[in-house]
Amino acid sequence: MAREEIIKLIQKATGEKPEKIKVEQPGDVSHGDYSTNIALQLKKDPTEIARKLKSGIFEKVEVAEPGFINFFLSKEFLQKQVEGILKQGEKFGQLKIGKNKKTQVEFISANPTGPLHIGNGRGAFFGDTLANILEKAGYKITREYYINDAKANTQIKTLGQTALGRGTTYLNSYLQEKILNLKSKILNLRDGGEAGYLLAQEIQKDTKDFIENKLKIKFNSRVSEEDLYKKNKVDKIYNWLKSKNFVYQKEGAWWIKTAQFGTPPTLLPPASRAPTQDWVIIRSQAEGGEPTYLLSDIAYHKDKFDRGFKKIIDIWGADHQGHVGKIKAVAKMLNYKGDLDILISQVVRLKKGKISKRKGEVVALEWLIDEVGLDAARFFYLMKSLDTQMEFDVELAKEKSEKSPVYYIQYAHTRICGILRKVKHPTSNIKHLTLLNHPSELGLIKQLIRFPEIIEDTAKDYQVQRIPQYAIDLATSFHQFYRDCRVISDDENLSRARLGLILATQTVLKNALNLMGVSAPEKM
RNA sequence: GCCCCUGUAGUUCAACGGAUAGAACAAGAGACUCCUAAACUCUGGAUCCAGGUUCAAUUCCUGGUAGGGGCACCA
Repeated sequence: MAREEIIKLIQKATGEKPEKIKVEQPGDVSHGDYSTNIALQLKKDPTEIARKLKSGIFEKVEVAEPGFINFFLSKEFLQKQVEGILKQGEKFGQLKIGKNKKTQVEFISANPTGPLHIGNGRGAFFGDTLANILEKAGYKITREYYINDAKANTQIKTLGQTALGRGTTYLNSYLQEKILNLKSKILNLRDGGEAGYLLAQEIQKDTKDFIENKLKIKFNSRVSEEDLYKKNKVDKIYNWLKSKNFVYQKEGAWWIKTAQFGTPPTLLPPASRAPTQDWVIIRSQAEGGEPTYLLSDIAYHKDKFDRGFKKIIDIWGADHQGHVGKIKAVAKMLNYKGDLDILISQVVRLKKGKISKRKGEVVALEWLIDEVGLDAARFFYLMKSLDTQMEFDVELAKEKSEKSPVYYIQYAHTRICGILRKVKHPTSNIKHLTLLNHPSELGLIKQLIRFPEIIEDTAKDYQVQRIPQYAIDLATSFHQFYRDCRVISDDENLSRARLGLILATQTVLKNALNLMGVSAPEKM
């Protein structure tokens, strides 16, 4: 990795820690392939530092006002990278920064009261892709789905009431059919919790199928809330909290002392802010005397901690925003030493177009996938930061043409496959890479070597939208190369060299698309 | 009232405190005898407001303002 090398050199020249050294790629090529502001940061003479930065990987090192140091990579270095990529193949971009750390990504975890909606889709694709990226960065990943199916859960009880014909909450044609199928089993039940549980299992089966077959997301693990009750994990944590004096009784209910584990909001970055109040974990007798969602969720997180995860990422919908601080406080209370990152995905809406939707109507994710296809759906969701509320442009995503960035990227891959089909033994005898000298060839290589850097950055800050953007950039570089340089020509040596380059490009494109769960077609 | 997220081009979104704020779609112009034109080239167009910190602020801080979400003994 070029960036890694440069950071090492700077470290040697300045004695700074690698974390403090910023090496970035300037948007303007005249500012070099990479640049650093280290001299400005240290308030030192950039020329002085630049003099110490000597390496064969550079063609030149320049100092620019007001104190940047710009690096221009040498052709020889770039040409060599192609070889490296070909050698690594699918493993190109695989890093070790995760150090095999036991990590859990929990996502979707939708309430089993009906089919997934377009909001769930965001957490689904983001979570799956983030897990892919972290895996690529060297973390040991478990993908987990949590099912809120407890009989004591109010939503399950309400669902049960609907099943028993005592209410209409969540009712729609889908649910009606499910209830009809269960009629014989439900008939004798009096308790809403029992009926709701049964119905939730049925819904859950469908959702699981949908996720595996239509969304193509595979979970390693599923945890049921009801199961936590059955295994007495909820009781246990409650007794433990009681023994530690973390709970108290007030107005007939039991409260947990989250307030004292909160930190004044202004002292912490927004994501870590904790609540400054206490919350009910066991309802008063007047309210039924049952545990609240918070208590079972504490039990659930205790279970995660006990399973030895050193890094836990929870991806929740916007409606759970108020829950973040509570669980953060609980993690402190339970003295969890690993990283607990809770990510909130903001609301998803459909862009106003030809499709009109009645106000307040929930749009099914299945409808969207059927409408635009899985590749486009995944890509469009991933393009946007989790923090912004997004408008899904159905019309643009549906467009199976140059207008859609998904097809633009896939087309680059297809073009490569097209060229390779014309050659007898495309993968053998890759030689003469030193003939790659055209600006478009070198530009393409510069894009290729960014891939591991993109993985590293994204594994650190979870800004997954970087991946689709990178894929677009890479495709653009390839299309430019395709315009300027003919791969198959009379010059056999040059053809061999260019075949190597497009094979490397194919590898990286495929890797990038794989991360997003978007297919890389050979023909379009 | 309190808490969280977001205000960037006509639209949907990017930008690790850095240099001339990037893409895509839309608008306008060009270009094709040649490995798939689903490609390529060019043009116009933007940081909500007011302060502050900094050599440097779209980014950080304070105060406004606009939109969304959350403030349950729901999950």
